[in-house]
Amino acid sequence: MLTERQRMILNAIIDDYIRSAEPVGSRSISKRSGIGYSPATIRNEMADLEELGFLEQPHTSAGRVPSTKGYRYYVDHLVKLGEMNEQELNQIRIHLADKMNQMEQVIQHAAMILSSLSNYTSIVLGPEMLSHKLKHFQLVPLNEDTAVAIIVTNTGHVENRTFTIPNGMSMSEMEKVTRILNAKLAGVPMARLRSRLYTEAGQEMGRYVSHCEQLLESLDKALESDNDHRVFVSGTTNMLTQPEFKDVDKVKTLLDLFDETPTLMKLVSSLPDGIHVRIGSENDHQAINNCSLITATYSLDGKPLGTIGILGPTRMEYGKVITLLDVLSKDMTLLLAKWYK
Amino acid sequence: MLTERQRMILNAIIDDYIRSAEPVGSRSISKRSGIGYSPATIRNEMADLEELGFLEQPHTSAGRVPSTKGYRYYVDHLVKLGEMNEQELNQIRIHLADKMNQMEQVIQHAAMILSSLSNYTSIVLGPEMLSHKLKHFQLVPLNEDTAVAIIVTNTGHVENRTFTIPNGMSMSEMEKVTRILNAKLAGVPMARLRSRLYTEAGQEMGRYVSHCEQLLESLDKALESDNDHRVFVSGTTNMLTQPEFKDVDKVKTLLDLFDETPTLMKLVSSLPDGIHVRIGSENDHQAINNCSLITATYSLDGKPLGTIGILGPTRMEYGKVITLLDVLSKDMTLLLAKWYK
DNA sequence: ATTAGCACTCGATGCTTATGAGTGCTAACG
DNA sequence: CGTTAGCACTCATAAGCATCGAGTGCTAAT
Repeated sequence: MLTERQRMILNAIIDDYIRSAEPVGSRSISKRSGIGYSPATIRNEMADLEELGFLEQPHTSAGRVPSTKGYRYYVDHLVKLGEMNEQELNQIRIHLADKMNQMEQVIQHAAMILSSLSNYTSIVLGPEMLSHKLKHFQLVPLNEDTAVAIIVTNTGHVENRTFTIPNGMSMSEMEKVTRILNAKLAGVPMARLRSRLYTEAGQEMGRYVSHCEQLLESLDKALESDNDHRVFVSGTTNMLTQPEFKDVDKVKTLLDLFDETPTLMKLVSSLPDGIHVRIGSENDHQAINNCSLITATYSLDGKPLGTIGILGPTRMEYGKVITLLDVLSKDMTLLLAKWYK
Repeated sequence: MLTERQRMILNAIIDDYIRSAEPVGSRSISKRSGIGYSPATIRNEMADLEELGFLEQPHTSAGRVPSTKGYRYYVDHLVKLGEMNEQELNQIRIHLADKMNQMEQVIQHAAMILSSLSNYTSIVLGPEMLSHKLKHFQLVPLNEDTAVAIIVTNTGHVENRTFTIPNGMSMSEMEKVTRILNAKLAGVPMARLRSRLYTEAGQEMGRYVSHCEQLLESLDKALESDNDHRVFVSGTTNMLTQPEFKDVDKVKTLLDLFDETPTLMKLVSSLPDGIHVRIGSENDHQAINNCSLITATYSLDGKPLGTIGILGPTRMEYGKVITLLDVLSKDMTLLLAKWYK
């Protein structure tokens, strides 16, 4: 579809633009080492590339700027994957290794590592809680009428809810309930916890404990708000240093998006296994139409668990970021495999 | 110090400026109802007020702008406290009452209420964990070599840490440890937890449990990172709608500050009981030198527990915000009193 | 004591005019 | 025939300049 020379020129233009954020002219490409053509030749090729939709011109008499299609071609065929230097690799390893024995922490640190190494904004999606299994259940009474229900999953995640104790329930009964629930529900996936609560544990408890129904109801209600707050965003202010965000209104739109967890989750979670790049207008959400989102998945037992992603301007250092995501997602996968060996 | 007329004029100027964010001229003040003087008279008074340091002039032929000293006088002597309408009051009551039986949630919701009702940024400081008392302690083994330690305080706060199990420790020993720790440490303030771990529980455990020292060491290490993450910031993007933040650099400085929890805590926590207003340059931190920070404390048993605050541009609706903070802090105090009756 | 009148200041607005980086086209060149 | 030098053309940006007007300070009249 493109001649070798066109590919070379397109590549040069995009590299230039990524560095400078300014429309690229024929002269500056011509002067590059490795390109043996005069500005006039470059101009002709540029005109062709524009006709084909790979480049755009902000206005006549300005240089060219890559279009979404241009970036797409660049990412699919031209980009040179970056190499990570020792220092960066170490930074990843150290951060991930450092007493990281809880999934929660791994996820959070991943977000930090990504944003600090890339200087863009990172969005990290933790694994779906629903697939985790109940490890331990505990009721802790705080005073006469309230108690905390604590749930520990096999991944080390601890969830807790406060709820109201049914009138007239005694301490010893609470302990009994804790015992029964643990016996009956250990190993049950979180997704089925609420239904099992009634079927398995319900009748057993009914025999030994008074006010059983009220308690179950309270518990059920406490469990229903499954605020699966598994999205971590880091490095939001990195975006503000990008010239494409020198306008406060754009900044606000973007930051407001970061606060909207559900939308953010939809944005990141929709992709299947592996590394994916969504460029500019390829993104659904209006607020990031001049951004690119690169995502990778980490997995356990071959099944993708969650997603790590980097959001930057379309004019993003694709090579570097892709490598970074690749390395980190693999490291995370390894770490999880070791941890759940 | 100021004549009645000067006070009236100063008041009018500040009110005007708060509304418009533009330097205020003599003419617009003169035209106000309630002011029976010509622009010339106003001008003379304005010149005097400037001489006294209450007003400033951006440049010769511009109107006047309140100085820090001006705002200070306004807040101390002139401001009319706002009245909250039924709807706003309801919003507070509903949000706070809604199954709010856990301190954590109260704090977080307070931040949301403040920012949404004021349209500024709210900073809320939770109570110092150190004064809470241990209610329950639980060790939950996840696999052969790791376990989660869970701590529940009397306030319903749940803290959890993952740590490594000493080699060769058995399940039943873990349970024994849990029992001993609960018996020995229940009711101990979090501040003394670590030292008591050795003195009280240590010897007792030594008798019944093997590998006691390693376990204690692990636990101690897990407890030392007392990430007292008690600051909640809400409505950060509200700032971006203020005309004083149309410059991205200022936005970045501010947002970066919001990410620096320790600095933020210092900023908010330094104040004693009651409502306090810190205006512009009165603030220590450079990033908020053109902001005002208004804070109030909520308490339990007469002792201040934490702080709620609103940060806005110096050109802030002081009356409204002060009332809001006053109402909310009192509501929180009441709620806590009821909850720990 | 107040105010009308007036000259003055100075940022903001709008207009015109360079400037120059960049283009497209054509004709010459190897 | 692909490449390139040359040149006219475009157009965003910056610079210069006159104008406008909101606002001031001062003085003299009320």
